[in-house]
Amino acid sequence: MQQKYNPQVIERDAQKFWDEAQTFRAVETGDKPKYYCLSMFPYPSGKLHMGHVRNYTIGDVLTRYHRMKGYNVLQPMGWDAFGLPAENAAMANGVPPAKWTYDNIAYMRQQLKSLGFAIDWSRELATCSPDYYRWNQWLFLRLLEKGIAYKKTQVVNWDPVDQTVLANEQVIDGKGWRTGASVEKREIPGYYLAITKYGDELLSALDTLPGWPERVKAMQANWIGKSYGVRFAFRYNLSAAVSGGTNLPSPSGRGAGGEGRGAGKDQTPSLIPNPSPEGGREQGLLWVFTTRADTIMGVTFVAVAAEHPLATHAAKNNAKLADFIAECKRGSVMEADMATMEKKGMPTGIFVEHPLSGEKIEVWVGNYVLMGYGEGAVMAVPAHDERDFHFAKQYGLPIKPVIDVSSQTFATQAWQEWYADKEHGNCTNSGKYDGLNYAAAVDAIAADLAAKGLGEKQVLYRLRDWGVSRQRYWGCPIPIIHCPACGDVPVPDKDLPVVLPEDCVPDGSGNPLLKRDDFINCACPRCGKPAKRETDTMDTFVDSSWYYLRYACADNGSAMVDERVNYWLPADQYIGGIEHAILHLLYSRFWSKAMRDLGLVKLDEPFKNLLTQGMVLNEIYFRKPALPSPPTPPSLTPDLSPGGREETSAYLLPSGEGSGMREGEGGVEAPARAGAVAGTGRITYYNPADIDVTVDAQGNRGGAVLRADGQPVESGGIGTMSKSKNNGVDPQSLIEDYGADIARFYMMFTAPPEQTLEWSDASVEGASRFLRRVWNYGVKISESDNTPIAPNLRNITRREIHSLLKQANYDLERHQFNTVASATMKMLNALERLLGVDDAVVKEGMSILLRVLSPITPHITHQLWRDLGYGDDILAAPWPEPDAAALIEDEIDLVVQVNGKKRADLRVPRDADKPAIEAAVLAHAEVQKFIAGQPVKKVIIVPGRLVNVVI
RNA sequence: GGGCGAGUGGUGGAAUUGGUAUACACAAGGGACUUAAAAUCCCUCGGCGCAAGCCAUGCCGGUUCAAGUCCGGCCUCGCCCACCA
Repeated sequence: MQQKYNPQVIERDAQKFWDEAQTFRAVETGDKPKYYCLSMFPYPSGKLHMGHVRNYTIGDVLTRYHRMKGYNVLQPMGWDAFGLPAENAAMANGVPPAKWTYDNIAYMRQQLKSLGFAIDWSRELATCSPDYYRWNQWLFLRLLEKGIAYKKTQVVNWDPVDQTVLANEQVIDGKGWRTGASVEKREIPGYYLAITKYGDELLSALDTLPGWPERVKAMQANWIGKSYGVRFAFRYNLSAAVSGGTNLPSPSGRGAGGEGRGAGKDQTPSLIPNPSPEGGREQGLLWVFTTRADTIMGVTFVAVAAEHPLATHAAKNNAKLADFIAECKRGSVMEADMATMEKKGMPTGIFVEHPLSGEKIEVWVGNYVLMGYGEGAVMAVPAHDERDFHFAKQYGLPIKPVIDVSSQTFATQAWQEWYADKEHGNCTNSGKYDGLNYAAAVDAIAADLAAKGLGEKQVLYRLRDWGVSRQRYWGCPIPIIHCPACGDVPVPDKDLPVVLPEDCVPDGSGNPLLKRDDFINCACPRCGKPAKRETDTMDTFVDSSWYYLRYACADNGSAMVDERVNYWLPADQYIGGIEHAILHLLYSRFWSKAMRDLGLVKLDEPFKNLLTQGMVLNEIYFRKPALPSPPTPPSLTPDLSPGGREETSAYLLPSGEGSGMREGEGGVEAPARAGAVAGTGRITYYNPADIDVTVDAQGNRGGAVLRADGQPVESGGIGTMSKSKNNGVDPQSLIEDYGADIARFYMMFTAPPEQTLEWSDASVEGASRFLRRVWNYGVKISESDNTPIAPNLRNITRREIHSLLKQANYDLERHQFNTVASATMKMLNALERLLGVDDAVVKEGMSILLRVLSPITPHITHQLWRDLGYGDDILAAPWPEPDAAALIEDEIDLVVQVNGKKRADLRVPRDADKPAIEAAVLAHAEVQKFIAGQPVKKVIIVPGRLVNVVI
């Protein structure tokens, strides 16, 4: 065998071996249990980043481990290949997105292969391939037939930079999730998927996912936002207050087709007709939703959103109110300070009638009422709702307490926490409801409202339907044809796929498909007359909502899915970034449930276990501008804090995690994020590789200087690797300099998978040193060494190896790979303590070490396994299990404590009984010294572990 | 404002889930080999103390023979959600 560890040669040979033997080809046969190991597929941005390496190494460790444990394993790979970065690249370079994307895929595929992942490449897919997206289109048509997909015109979130519609989930703090640009409201027709119909199941089924992190489940539950309450109405009669009866439209939140807002209402079909446009001319019903129906007798006013029809109506004859409404609408995109924003409002002059007391109640426009949730109107109970309280104080509106919490006295001076407590109060001042607790009051009040036809209990969801139309070119065409005579006509199945022209070059002026007459012009499938094709494409989250199913049957040209899907799914392990906790994972869960209900798959949940890996971080170094810049003097801080807004937008950062379900940065600079540019304009960031840091004798870090000029730079702490901070490390150079095994070992050893991983060149050297030691030890064994080993040392070493193995197996099961790696280091330490190597214990120990190490560093272990004569293929070897007999010791060490402090060790026979141990402990000189004549109260013996003497 | 998570040496991180705190590494210091360097190997390495010993897992209490781990109350940091009625 080779004297020197040469990763490049070893890795090339091992990969060739696996390739030729088609080792990782997965088949659906045999009686082994299946194990489907899935990693979030990457966006082909140009080249791999460290987050990819980490993500896929975790997956590969699990894949190889389970394979050796005797599972029938599938680990596939594909490309999330539609999306905006390709269009941006096209604009920058004049290359069609298709060519850019396919080139990137080719390069990144080669990178993945050089890392030696045990991937079944025969199942590779790319979402931009017609073979793939035809099934997007096919399923879209099925969903259309079922009413799960539908078209409507709605006010949508419009990203002015990307020139496209965003789903609510894609708007973060009023800004586009990718561009950071302030989102505008626009009224645009588009297609929606009724994910709200699944709101209840998506929520309750979270309980069937014990293998998911609690954090992710909490985020999803929070997002679905189920709340129980009562929907009820206040009657009004406008003719009394307003002259000249006006046409009052119904609140736009209700109507045909399960629209976004409050769409979870589908769960509890309303018995009460909505206010119809016809009925709402002069007399009407003002609907509200409340979770605190028990406080209904404390209503002193009603607040409606600025966009509410009643507000619009009232503003017609009230210029000041109209101004106020306009102001609210302008300010509505403001973000975090919304919660703390001053409560503002104006009276409308409209009065409504309390449904139970008959009181006249004034309607106000309130800037704290959201049109997008519930009814866009709320009953205001200042005594028991904090916002209503502040609002009432501000405008001198009455505050009427109707909940009595014994031992507390209500006072209107300042808000108290207990005013909103529904657990400990009973109704008071509420007529017939006095004395009832929360649940009883809600029941009684809901019943009374229902009897009057003015209300009922309702379950409300925060979740909205998913708008999937995008005014983009590089995506899956929506299979609809617009016919002047027949309207919107679905493309017949036989004409699928609607193929996207691949030679367009976007120029930034809208969707280039609009200029492609050859694409647009077609015949109506229904009447045959000339018609126009839909040019909107699907949200790329559609592509990624089912790719994990297609891996099971990627070669099926005649159906979207087949029986093999039921064999492999659900995925036994899904691995990816936490940034997809809500969007991608919720959409995927919805999608598989929808496909289940179409009879296509037998699947309730697609991902049995979920592992969210941590981000890869690195130091940040920068220099401020020489002179303070007038416009943004102190604005450095937000940009530099690692936890600042910029840093947290994982979507943009290449180190973010494996799957760029949507990555802004990649081979091409994304459109500038407003925030990033404003703060960083004059700051120069330096790559940590070009920085020297001084370290004092205690190992404390000192100042940092730029190596090129020797001048100091400032430290910006630690943050995710990103282009904007210039602190990325290119995996390609890591692989070229050190090899795949060292890169993989470093990734696994440095931090547990779910935690962040701080980059350190020195630690990479450490990983390299260890693998060299493994190799050198292999060389030593192969050369044989007849130095005898003392028999007692052999037993100790063997016991040590097997107990390390036991721990490593435990840690593998709980996915704590850093301690698995350290166990292999300890094994080598133990073996190296033996002088000779020509020994059965060494041979056995090395075979265990190599097998435990092989999922992490498959190449070096493959080669050593063969060179040392263990066999042809380490992957075919069984996973090692600890030998129980080797773990047994004749004598064991007990820790001896006095009053809980360790004072001595005591060696006793393994089977010593308690009285014997106690006697031996009490006789021990150290123990005697601490007892010092005091009476012994108690002796606690933990078998095999420790003895505590209490005095 | 709500939810979740974290805080252990100079650093990354261990701790068999209530039982020897700081495993395994990195960095640092010392030494061996070498003409020298690299590589490799050996030693030291939480703090105070000459020592016996004492003090240390963000802070303050509690439960327990025994607490990094459990309970209560704070502090700090991170992430997610947020005028959600």
